[in-house]
Amino acid sequence: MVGTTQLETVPEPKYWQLKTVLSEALDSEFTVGEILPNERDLAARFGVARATLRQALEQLELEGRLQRRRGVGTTVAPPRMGVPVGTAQHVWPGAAGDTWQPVDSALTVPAVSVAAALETGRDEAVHTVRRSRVSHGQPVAAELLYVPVASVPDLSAIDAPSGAARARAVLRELQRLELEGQDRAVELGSARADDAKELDRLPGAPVLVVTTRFFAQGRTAALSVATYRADTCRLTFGDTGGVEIHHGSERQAS
Amino acid sequence: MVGTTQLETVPEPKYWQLKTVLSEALDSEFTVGEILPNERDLAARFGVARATLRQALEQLELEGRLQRRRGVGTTVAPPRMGVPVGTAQHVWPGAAGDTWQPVDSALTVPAVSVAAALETGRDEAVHTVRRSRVSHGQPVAAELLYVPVASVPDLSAIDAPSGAARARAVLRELQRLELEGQDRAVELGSARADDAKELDRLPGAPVLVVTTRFFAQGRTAALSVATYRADTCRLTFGDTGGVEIHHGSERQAS
DNA sequence: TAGTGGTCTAGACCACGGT
DNA sequence: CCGTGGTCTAGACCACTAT
Repeated sequence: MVGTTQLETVPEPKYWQLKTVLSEALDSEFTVGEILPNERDLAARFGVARATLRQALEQLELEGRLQRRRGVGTTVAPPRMGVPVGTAQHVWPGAAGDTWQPVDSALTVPAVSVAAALETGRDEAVHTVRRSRVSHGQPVAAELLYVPVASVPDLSAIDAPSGAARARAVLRELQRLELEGQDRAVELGSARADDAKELDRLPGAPVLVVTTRFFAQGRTAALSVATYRADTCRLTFGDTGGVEIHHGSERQAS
Repeated sequence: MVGTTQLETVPEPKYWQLKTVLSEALDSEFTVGEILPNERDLAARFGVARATLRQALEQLELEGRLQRRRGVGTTVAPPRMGVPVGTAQHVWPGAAGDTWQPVDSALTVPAVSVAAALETGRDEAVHTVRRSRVSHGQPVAAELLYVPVASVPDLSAIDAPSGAARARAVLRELQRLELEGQDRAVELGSARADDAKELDRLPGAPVLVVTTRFFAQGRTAALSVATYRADTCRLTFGDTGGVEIHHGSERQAS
């Protein structure tokens, strides 16, 4: 600071500088939904290899600033939508006000880790209900809900052996129990092939995994593993509607 | 399903298969903390280019299965630690039981988005307190706490112009207000250079950003932006201690 | 069919940590 | 100093979408 011109003692990686430059360009020169030039052109324009440019784009996509679709192009993403996952929204599955849509259901033996959380035997079958959640016309989450047979003893398998009808039946039976509490965790994961398909993303896409344990009758009565698109969603826990904060420099909408 | 041998109609990418193979190997043939062969050897062993192998390793690191350190090697990561962020832990900053350590503090003009959430003028300076959180001997989160001057009117800048002492002073003054409620959101982000340094990661590393708005006197009295290491942390919201669920196939410890 | 992003290769050099 | 992971290049081909 005393006359030294601050040589680039620690040169930042090119893709990092590139990301910064692009980020600023997105703020000032592009509008939501606009299509960027293709990767080969962009790389040429900045004088870097395509792989390097892609590293910058990946980062920006991870931060929810861009959306890339094969065969189409790269577009400027809208600000992340606030998705309520507070106790008021992530309710006892199937209850009134539930924002989830049942897809189908079957009786299967779950992964060991799931069995452990449910306190069932490791070869014991449980009801597995698939549900999906849509917000603002877009699929935002896919859920696997595990329900031990003991939680829905009166379920008659005759009415609907599988499919959405069966899923609704399981949820209906679940309502008979009184919810005593729940327990939630959030972590980063990557989309499995089936979830990716449902979320309209490629396998491996980053997702926020919300694991909820529902307690009733002093036991774990159900376990929900919900995977949310990490690129488009901001999970909100308050019940007031969500804070409008972003880490970008000038993204605050009017 | 009627005799067709299911040709590889949709061949999965190599890095995806590789990830699966490695994942299974980690479950069965490696123990936590063990060092993997270096990337060049691994790539040769699997007959792929190093870049392809790295794509698989990146995924596994994202899922918290591996830890890579430049100059050292790639090691098998322990299961993610459950980090409580429920209302019982993420309390009114500075209150008893607070798990955060004040680092330093200064009076600065925050980003526009922060100013908007605080409902302060866009050129108005606020107290910015840096704090860090350590769990199990490891840094897990870095926080920026923004406190409008109006929230701590009696703070005397004379005692400590900057540093940890000043940070403690701001938090002490904050205690005079009565917390009326809070509002929380979680989203995926990438570590800024300063956060990355504090978290012992490279810039751009995936982080879970927890934004909390604290209300008092009918206003937003403070805003906390906490960035947690996404690779090592599972954020738990219940107050019972955390669920032991992982997405890996056989990771459940005894 | 043309153009896009997604995957993959075989090299090279750099920055860092331990010796 | 050596070995590690991190960055970067200049190509190639593939899978998908829209026309």
